Amino acid sequence: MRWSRYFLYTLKEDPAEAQAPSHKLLLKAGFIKQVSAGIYEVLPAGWRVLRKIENIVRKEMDRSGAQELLLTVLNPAELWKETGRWDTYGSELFRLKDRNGREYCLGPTHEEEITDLVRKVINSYRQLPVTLYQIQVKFRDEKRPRFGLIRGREFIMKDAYSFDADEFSATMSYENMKFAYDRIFKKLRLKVIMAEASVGQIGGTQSHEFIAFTPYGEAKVGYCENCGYAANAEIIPLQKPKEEEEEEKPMEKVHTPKVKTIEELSEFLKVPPSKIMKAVLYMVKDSQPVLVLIRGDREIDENKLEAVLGTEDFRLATDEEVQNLLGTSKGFIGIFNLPENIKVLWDNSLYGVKNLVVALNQPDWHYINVNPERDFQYGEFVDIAQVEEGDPCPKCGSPLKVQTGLELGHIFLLGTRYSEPMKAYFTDPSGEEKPIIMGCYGIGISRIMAAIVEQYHDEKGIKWPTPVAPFELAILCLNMSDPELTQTAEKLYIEAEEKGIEVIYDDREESAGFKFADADLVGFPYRIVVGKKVKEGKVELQKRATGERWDIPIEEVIDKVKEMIAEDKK
RNA sequence: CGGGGUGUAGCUCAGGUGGUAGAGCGUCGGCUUUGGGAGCCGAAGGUCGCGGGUUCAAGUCCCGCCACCCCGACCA
Repeated sequence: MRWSRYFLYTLKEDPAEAQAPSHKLLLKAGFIKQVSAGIYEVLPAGWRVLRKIENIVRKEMDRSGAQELLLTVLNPAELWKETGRWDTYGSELFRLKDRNGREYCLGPTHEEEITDLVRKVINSYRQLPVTLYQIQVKFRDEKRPRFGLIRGREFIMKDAYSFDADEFSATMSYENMKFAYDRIFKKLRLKVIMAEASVGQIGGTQSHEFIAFTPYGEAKVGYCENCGYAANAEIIPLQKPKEEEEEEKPMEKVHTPKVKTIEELSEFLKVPPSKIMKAVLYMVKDSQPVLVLIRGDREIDENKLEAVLGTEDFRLATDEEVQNLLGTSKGFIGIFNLPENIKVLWDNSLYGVKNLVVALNQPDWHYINVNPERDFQYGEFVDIAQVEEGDPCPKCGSPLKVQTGLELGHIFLLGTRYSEPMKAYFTDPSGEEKPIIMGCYGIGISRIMAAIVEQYHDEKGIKWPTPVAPFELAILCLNMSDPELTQTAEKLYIEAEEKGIEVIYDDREESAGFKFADADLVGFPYRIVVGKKVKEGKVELQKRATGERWDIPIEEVIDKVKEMIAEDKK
């Protein structure tokens, strides 16, 4: 490809709307263009990358025995009504009507459709197991699209679905997919951790997430370097700590005017936050008040709280509700003089803390040196604290590491969550009708492009790993008005093409510095610089990943690059 | 959905107290230059997000709407 003819235009300045490095660089280097919030066009160079990612995924899926097909974007509402998700999926579903008023949605995921397809085709255990997959555009009307390709409303995803006759076979399919995922992320050169995850809205019995560490992710992962345990932080259990051994001091009432936050209180009373009881009032289903108590240095994990409450329909109480129910204001909620109808949950972190600071349920007053048994009785203990760095590993007790990351893949052992309501049954060898056991396996293809940039970039631009680079080699002719240079560059370009290298030849009438900067930004893994050294029969070969440079005789350089590329792709 | 912010040239931005719209970069033409986003000369390019209002006069003041970005909750 000649760059002078190629639809690849870079930006000189950082795009104002982008924050995340991947978002910024993909826009700046001309890979994507924004059309609307969370909706992007993928330009030729970007599409080359995306197709390479797709093909790596496709190859490994095929290798695992899965079969590719293509489902639809436009899904009829009836299928979604069968599983109840037409109502429960909520406003994230893009809904529309056809000219006859029939309802459809733009598929955000395809469990319903695939189950419908399979039930129409499969009747017998002889047809099982089977795993089907597709690579397809999906639509989700996200509450908050952000960070470019990281969370879009329209995006490309690979989704696979397994169908098995029994639990054991289903588990085999699931494990098989785990291995395929492992191979995929290795080939993509992504550093990814597999973490146990909650099954969430999709439902099912087992689930794992594949998470790439980057600060721009939505997932928080806790992992143990000692035993290898890793899980989404929201499902990592935290036990009661050991009882503190501390002399109990006499309880005292202290005037704390306008001291509302834990921080202020800690400062005011010269007491560490871990000695303060934090009390937060929630309203469940808009009506049932639940008081959540947790140690002052801890945060509530609302995902854990949801699990404890058994509903997602809860929210923080408003100032008025706190006033009406407790006769106090936020910041002065405590455990004394509570009305009868309030449910109280104690987080494990509060167990055994001595000489606590507790609010009175009366503005501007706190008690200090409050002690269990002597001054109050514990209530129901639950686990609702956010996991933090250094918390004990639930498997081996070693301190956990906690990092944020981007969820690139998510696999679920679904069981009969979809096959049962949709009546996807088969007949087993004894003639009995049974629901098919399903699994589903997603990989965010467009998101992977962003994740790779997150993990492979520097201040100058992107550093594509060779297997996913838009071009493997760029040839830069530094002076287009010097025939000796253009002829050499031309010759090398043709040789590279003939030898099967994906090459872009920068034949634009631009200055040397301009071409260097562009090549760095776009991120080609290898670069041949055709410049002054041509007089000595040499050109310079540069490797983007490491910055290494070599002067190589013109006749040898293409073979040399070819070798290096082959090595990278192994 | 709650909170904050921004919308002026292709891009990044400037335009006190209202008075005919600017810069840098990019683009086009010309000359010069060619190993890290070159220099000089010239030119083109704008319903100032949209609608309404106040005013002799609105990019600027008022009201409404829209779009986009950021934080939070939620999600791949």
